[in-house]
Amino acid sequence: MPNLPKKFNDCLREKGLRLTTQRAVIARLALSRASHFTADDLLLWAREKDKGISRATVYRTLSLLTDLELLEGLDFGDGRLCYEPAEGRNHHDHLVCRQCGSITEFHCEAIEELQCEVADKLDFKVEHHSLKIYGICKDCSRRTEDDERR
Amino acid sequence: MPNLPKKFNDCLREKGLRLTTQRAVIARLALSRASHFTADDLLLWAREKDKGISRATVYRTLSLLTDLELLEGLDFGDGRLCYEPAEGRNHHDHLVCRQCGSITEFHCEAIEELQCEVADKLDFKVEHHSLKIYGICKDCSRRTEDDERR
DNA sequence: GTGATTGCAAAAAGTTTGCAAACTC
DNA sequence: GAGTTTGCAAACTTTTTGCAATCAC
Repeated sequence: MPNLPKKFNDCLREKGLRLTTQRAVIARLALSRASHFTADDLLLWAREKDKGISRATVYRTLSLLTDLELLEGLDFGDGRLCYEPAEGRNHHDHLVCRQCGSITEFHCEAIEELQCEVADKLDFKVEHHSLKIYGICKDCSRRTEDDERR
Repeated sequence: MPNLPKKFNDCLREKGLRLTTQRAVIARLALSRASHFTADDLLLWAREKDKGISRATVYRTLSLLTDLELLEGLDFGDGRLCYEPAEGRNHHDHLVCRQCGSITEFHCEAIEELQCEVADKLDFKVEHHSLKIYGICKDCSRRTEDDERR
């Protein structure tokens, strides 16, 4: 089990907040994920470690971690928020498959640069951005071709 | 008051659907907007024309218009969907001001092309995409500078 | 007249909040 | 001990749905 990032501890102390066992469990799980997850996922994982953890505490901790910029919120438009660790990862965008719901990350430096250029031209100060490409993923289109061949 | 697009009428007939007064009121209002709006905005406008229109009918008509691709749904991540007319407009992306909430449209052909290239490389069939740049708009940063000058 | 559509109210689904009890520092 | 945090349940927000009454064709 990875340690809690020093920053989490520091931020808590700095703001006079307390490191409770629930916060530790939830933060450790959330910050060690390799990819995005929902509040509900996190609640289930947390309850494996500690039966009593409540949904409210998960939501409160998620919002704390997002405020500290240790997590990033992602909205894939399915009516609930996803989260992923923000530290130690490069920015990336997402391909969302409309058929199987899978989400693939990608990164394109040229797109990032163009975005900044465009925003600059409009005197808009960029803080962050979100690019999602919706369509059909490799596996699903292969599956569809197979079906049609029959 | 603009006429209903012929396509709306045709699609209704084709699918055996009926042109009710409520649908006409709602569709006319929705399709004549220059920019994005919420279901609740539309309900208020519709009720100015016809007191009795229900929220459910607004939602049902929005979903009908979206299916017919006369409206496009936009998710700015504030927990509710926005819509804007999809016909007769070019695709565009959005700058979202974190301070005043204003939304500015822009279009960059080079970014569009790069998106297709990236997706192609990953064997992903693009259907549509959504690019949102979050930050501070021209007016808000000017306002902040003025405040600091005092 | 027949079957689509409406309005209403209730249901969903995800998230937030008030409060008393429990816990951290 | 003081003050934060928790769990619970209820509240909230946006959107969807079941159903009987109504309306378009």
